Amino acid sequence: MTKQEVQVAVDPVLLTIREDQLQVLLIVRRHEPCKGELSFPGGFLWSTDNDLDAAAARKLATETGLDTSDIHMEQLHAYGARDRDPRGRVVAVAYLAIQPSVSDHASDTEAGRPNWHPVASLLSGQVPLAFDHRRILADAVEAARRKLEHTTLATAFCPPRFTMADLRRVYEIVWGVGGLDPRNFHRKVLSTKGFVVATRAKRQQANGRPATLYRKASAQAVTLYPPMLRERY
Amino acid sequence: MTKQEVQVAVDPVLLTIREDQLQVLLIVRRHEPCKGELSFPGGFLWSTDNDLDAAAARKLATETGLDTSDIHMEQLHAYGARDRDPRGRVVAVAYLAIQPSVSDHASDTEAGRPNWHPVASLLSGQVPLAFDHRRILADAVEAARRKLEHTTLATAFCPPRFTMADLRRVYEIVWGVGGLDPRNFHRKVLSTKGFVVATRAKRQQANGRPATLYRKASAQAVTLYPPMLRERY
DNA sequence: TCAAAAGTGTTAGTCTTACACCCATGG
DNA sequence: CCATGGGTGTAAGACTAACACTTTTGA
Repeated sequence: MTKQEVQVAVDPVLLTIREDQLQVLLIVRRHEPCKGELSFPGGFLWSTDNDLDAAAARKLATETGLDTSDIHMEQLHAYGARDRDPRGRVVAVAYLAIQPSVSDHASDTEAGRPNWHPVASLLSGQVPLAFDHRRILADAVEAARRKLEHTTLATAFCPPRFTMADLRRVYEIVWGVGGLDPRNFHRKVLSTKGFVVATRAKRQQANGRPATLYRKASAQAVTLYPPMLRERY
Repeated sequence: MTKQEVQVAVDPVLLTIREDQLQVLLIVRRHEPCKGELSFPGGFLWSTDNDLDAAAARKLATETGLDTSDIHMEQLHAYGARDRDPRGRVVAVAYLAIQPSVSDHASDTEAGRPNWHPVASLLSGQVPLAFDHRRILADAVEAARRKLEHTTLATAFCPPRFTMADLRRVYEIVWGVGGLDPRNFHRKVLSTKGFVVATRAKRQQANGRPATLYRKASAQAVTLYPPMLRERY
């Protein structure tokens, strides 16, 4: 019945697209509690962190060694259920983080290092996640899906130069749907100011006409009106 | 450079419509820091609180004596800047809370009790608010405005029985606009399933045809598609 | 010349907007 | 019967969805 000493943790949910799947970066916990289970590369707030955003960026950088400069980050939700951590009261502030997909990499599956995991298999519930991280992951994925409808966030999943087909694949993979009409999608994206900018370069693939390469417009997370339609409610 | 003992506060931003204005419930702080300034009726997380939502509801109930059962509450954002509270590291979790407008009340302006304040004058910056509460208020109001576009949240501002004109006034007051077309608004609301349900009762005002009374549909916060349009971006 | 992917044009249908018009009530 | 606000009908324009069609390349 008294006010309580609390720990505050930041938990970045880092999503990317790899191997044509939505994947999330997880570490294997090396200490109790939940030792051996998968969790986000998060950690506790430090006195040197200027704010929560800085803490999340710091954790992501130190735990993963990634360059956070081209990672999109935004706060999602705070979780503070009494029993969510056996060590005591821990309030976790979850962040949605998005890493551009990188085409060139061998699968660097090192033990003890953070690794990418397909979101679909984690959410279906086979693999156990630490604490309430499955719930947080589900919320983060749903937030990303909604944001794709209403903002230009999809470009955060794309490398510096990308084609319309690349961008369309982001929508299809994150939403888990197939068959967005390439022609209507193309028009819709170009008609939204502040979404993408055409470059003079083209990319040639195995077959077909070369595709124009685009880059994200400078302003991030522009509101889409009308929204990109996912389905009818 | 070490992890830190932190206090977690919950800060409910309770909005309502009074006197044809968007108003927020604030208390006068009785202790340092920021003694004498206005703040949300928040407080620290207790060990007995099952989660953050419960803590916010408890605070609202004990600080204000209001019946929280018909108050809509949802989490907004966590604020954790290092210097936001001089006592030490305090992470505040802000809640958007909405109280139905009550038509019958004398203005109970008691000293030391929570009081309603027009949001417009607070945001314009004349009156000082404690800590970063002006920023939090601005974020809460913007969140409420966005939610009105995309969800049926507007009914949370309405008493159990209300007319279309009442609901339309909610949009006009919260958005700070005038002149939504009553006829198109009427059709739009009725065409959205899960928004309002007509009752058999009517309400007669001074002039004109009696208006049908509606009640909120059972499901709260249904997504509006297409959204209620605020303006073109 | 063919297959394949990029990109444009077009048409039917839906939703928004603006406004004419009817309905129901008190004075 | 008139003023006032509630509520319905409707036509012009905007946007979506579906798809025929043209363009540009490698093989």
